[in-house]
Amino acid sequence: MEVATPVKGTVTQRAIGQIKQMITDGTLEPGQRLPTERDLAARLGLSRSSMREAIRALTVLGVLEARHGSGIYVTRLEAGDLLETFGLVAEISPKAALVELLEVRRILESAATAQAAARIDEEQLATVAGHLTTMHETSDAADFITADMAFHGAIARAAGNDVLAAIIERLSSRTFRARVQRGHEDADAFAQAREDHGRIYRALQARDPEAARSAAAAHVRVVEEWLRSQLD
Amino acid sequence: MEVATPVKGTVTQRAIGQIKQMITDGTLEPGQRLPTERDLAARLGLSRSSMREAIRALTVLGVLEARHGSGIYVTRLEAGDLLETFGLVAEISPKAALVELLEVRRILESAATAQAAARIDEEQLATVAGHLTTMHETSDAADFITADMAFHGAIARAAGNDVLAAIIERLSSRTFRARVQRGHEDADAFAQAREDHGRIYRALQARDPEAARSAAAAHVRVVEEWLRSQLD
DNA sequence: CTCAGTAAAGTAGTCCGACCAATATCCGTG
DNA sequence: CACGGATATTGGTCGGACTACTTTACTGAG
Repeated sequence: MEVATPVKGTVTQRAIGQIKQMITDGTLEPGQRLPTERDLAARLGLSRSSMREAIRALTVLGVLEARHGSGIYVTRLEAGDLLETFGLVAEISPKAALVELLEVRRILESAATAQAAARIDEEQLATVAGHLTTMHETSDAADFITADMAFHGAIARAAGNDVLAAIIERLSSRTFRARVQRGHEDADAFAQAREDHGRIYRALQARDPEAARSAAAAHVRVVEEWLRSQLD
Repeated sequence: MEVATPVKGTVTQRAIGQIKQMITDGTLEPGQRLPTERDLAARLGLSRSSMREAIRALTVLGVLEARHGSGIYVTRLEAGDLLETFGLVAEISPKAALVELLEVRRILESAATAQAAARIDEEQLATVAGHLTTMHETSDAADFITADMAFHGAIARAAGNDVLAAIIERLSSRTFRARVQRGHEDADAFAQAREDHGRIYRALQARDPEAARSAAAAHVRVVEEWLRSQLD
């Protein structure tokens, strides 16, 4: 009579689960180095090939990091690490889902902007102002977009919630913008954005959460409604 | 003189990028079947082992689905598929990040509940009512939690945004609850939850978005503040 | 003794080939 | 045509060999 080995799924899936377990129960801590692929494979009772698949999976999920020639390490497990894959949704979701993603962004960004208004310090505010100036002074589209992303990123971080900031960043990524706004980045759109950004900045400066919230919501809503009109 | 092959990263990473590209540019469509592992490896110019790692990576990301004996298929690429990994954040984030995750959940859930109040139909409302009844009638903790999750899930879906609902669901998963509320699921907590849920339901019934929003926010905030107190 | 350079060991990355297990297809039988 | 079993297809697993990169240890010059 054999021992009832509860084999569920592939050996690779099991290995993924076991490593995840080791992290949740504290056996593996952030930054810690793991045994070598060969050792791990031996300990968990599978081949190195399958072990590598498990490691690769946890690598793309932002849980592990493999350094060629050195070893395998647990990441810091910070929001940015684990939410790396969130960007994928923005990248390959069907067009129909883009408006839903923008809606989520609007919800999160308006909340983040409101919270930023309540707690932003002078230094952070100066950083935001700097990006605002850059957007007003440049006429190059690429530079404008870079400053735009930095502007929103700085605000999201000023809200003091790394998870929130990480999600917002990935919903404002370059590739996402490219998918949504293709053909919409004309002079009018830039002028509109400059106005919106000014309104957001003034609300932050005034430490007025509600004004910040509505300004941020309106800013995203412009893109949102433009996209909706495009889908018809 | 060799041709300048822009080899960036491992061959597996390149293969992952190439398949992602095929999906974004429409070469591969949702539900479509891919060539066999062996064919793909040959076409992209790498070994089957490395190809398998790429496929495994895209599998855990919810982009591909491998069926033993049948083939490899693109998933439907719906929100639920691609956001599967979001649950990982809730599962293995360090404890310190849990409060930030709850804060995100509060933001999203209050917005979703408000929107649900504005557009929920009678059938959906009846479903919500059913879960509410179950929570009132049962005295078993497991049953209560199941109904609780179904209650919030039904509301999130009634908001009409699949992405939003998928994220909320993963921020309310069983494992996440277990991590947050360990030791907090006593009779008082259940009683409190019943009251909160009643308030949310009445707001939905009255089609009052603002009441729904504040009721949902208050509901999550209770857990949030309890957790904050535990971290000291 | 200090330090730079180099050799050696350790480790992840890649490839190959074989076989197993689940599924799909084909074909003969009734 | 319906059915069931043989056959082919396809993903899953394994083991080993070799490559490329990193780290460590050693060696010799100063």
